[in-house]
Order: sequence, then structure tokens, then C-alpha cells
Amino acid sequence: MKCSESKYSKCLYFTANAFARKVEKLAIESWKAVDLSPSHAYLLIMAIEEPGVQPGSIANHLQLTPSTVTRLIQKLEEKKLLVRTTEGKLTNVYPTPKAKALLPDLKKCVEHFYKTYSDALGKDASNAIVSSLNMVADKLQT
Amino acid sequence: MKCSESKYSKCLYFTANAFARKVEKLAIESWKAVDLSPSHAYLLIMAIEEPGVQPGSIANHLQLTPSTVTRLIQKLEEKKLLVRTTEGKLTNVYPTPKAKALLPDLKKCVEHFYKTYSDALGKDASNAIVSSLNMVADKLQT
DNA sequence: CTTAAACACTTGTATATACAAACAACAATT
DNA sequence: AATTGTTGTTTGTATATACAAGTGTTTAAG
Repeated sequence: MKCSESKYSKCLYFTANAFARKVEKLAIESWKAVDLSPSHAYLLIMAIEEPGVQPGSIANHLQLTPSTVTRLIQKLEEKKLLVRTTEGKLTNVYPTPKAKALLPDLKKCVEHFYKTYSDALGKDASNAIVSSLNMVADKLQT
Repeated sequence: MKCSESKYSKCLYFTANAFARKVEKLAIESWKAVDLSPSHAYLLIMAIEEPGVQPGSIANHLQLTPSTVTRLIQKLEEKKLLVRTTEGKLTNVYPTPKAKALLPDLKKCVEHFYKTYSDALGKDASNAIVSSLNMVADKLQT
């Protein structure tokens, strides 16, 4: 069933969630090539591009809670893609060589994902939706 | 941090998810009054307004998978708000009297939720975002 | 008829995320 | 210096959702 045919297509709750789940699905496909979930992949990219980045900063940029970020990092540590060092109350997250070697593939996944959705929606429409989502999300700041 | 200030504010993956999570949060607040999650509440409303509705139809309208719908129904059964009957391969979901008595409160929650987000975003902007999310979600149909 | 395919739903298991509480370290105040 | 509050991170636990596989039912094909 198309979203717009649902009984609840007028309700922001369903439209927002149904849309996010569809985007998530596309994203998961795009990142299968590196065997990472989208969130793990973006976190890894952040750590590669800004070695030593702190969990708090990651949480801000990824719009996730600190506890979620801890979990993501733990999994990437298990995969030997990240290491953490702790000094005092601060933690720094560094990419391993294995992670650095993966960067080109990660970038390809980003590109692939971007291409998939901009092909499906049209470039202008997808940029428009991204910026309007940002705008309204900021207004919903709680 | 505002969404639009995130490193990834240009990426549909984050904007869609961050937005959905914020909307979810608002919705959860709105439905606290009846001690139900938004999904449970909408499912319950469907069952009240269309007694005997089948899980498959619920899944379509709520844009959830059948297995998720089964789980939601199970919880509502535990709360004595729904009952299921099975004949052959078909299942029908009926509201209990307790559920029917709850309908006015449920409607109030729907109103409250709608008011909350249309106050925050503006009526026109929120309608616009809802319809554009529907449109793009349909285009992403996989 | 019988077998195969399709359907409707449920169950086992997994993922993503969050909240609340705990903890450790630092800062500020008296 | 002791106390209190704040910050950054982690841990315990819970929720929402999904996928894949399983079960029982109906339909279709031979």
C-alpha cells in the first residue's frame, strides 16, 4: 500500500516514521558493501576525518544520544575499526589503519546512497525535502 | 545542537531519522495521558472504528510489518483493550468495552498531538511537510 | 483427489535507539 | 581543603521495529 493511501496519511506521526523507515532501508542497502549499518558507517567516517573526536561531539553531529554513541563505538571496536583512549573524563576515538583503508569504500557507499535517493526523488525534490526536514526538526527542538 | 548545524544536515539519512525521532517524542508525550505508545493508540483507534479489522489491513494502514502488528495487538490484549478471534487463516480484532470507553480520551490525544505540532510548525508548514513526505515516501516504494 | 503454491498470521531472534542511573573527573564556592 | 554541582561517558534495561522461518489455511493445477 502506498503511504498516501493509508488511513493515517494525514498524520505527521505516520508520515514521518514511514518515511524514515524507507530511507533507512535504502541506506542499509547502500552500506551493505562495507558490512556496516548507516549509523556505524557515518560514525566511522567522522572518526577517520577527525581522529580523536569525542563521543559527545559525535552524538551531536549524528543527532543521537551519548548512550547510543557508546554502543556504536563498542561495536566498531569489536570490528577493530576504532580504538578509544580515555584521559580523565574525556574519551578520544581514533580510527585504526583498517578503518583508514576502508575510507574510499565508505565514500563510495555515501555516493551510492545519495545517488539512489536523488534518482528516485529527483535532485531538486530531494534537496528540498532535506532542507525542509532540517528546518522543521529545528522548530520541534524540545 | 540544532539539526541544521550537524555535519550531516545535508544527508537524507540523518534528517529523516532525526526528524522522525523528534516527532515520535512529541507523540509519546501526547499519548501519555492514556498510557499508550502512539502506535498502540492508533492501532486501538482502528480497531474501535472498524471492529473485526484484520491484522493485515492494520499493517497496511499503519505502514508496519505484520509481525510488528502482531506484537502490538498482543500487548493491547494483555491490557484488556482488544480481543482476537481466529477462523481459518483469518484473524479479527475487536475492541473490548474498556477500549470503547477510552475512545474520547484517545481522540483528545490525537487532537493534542496535532495541536502541538501545528503550533510549533505552523498549520500550513505542517500540512505541507506531511504531504511532501507522503509523496516522496511513495516514490521510495521498494 | 492430491499436491503445490499462495496467503495470513505468529514466533524466534536481531537491530537501533533511548532513558535513567551510575560513575568518574573536573569546576566552582565557600 | 571540603562540598557541591556539572560534565562526559558508560551501563542496565526497555521499546519499537523488522527479517526469516514456521504454522495452519485456502486456492489452484494436474
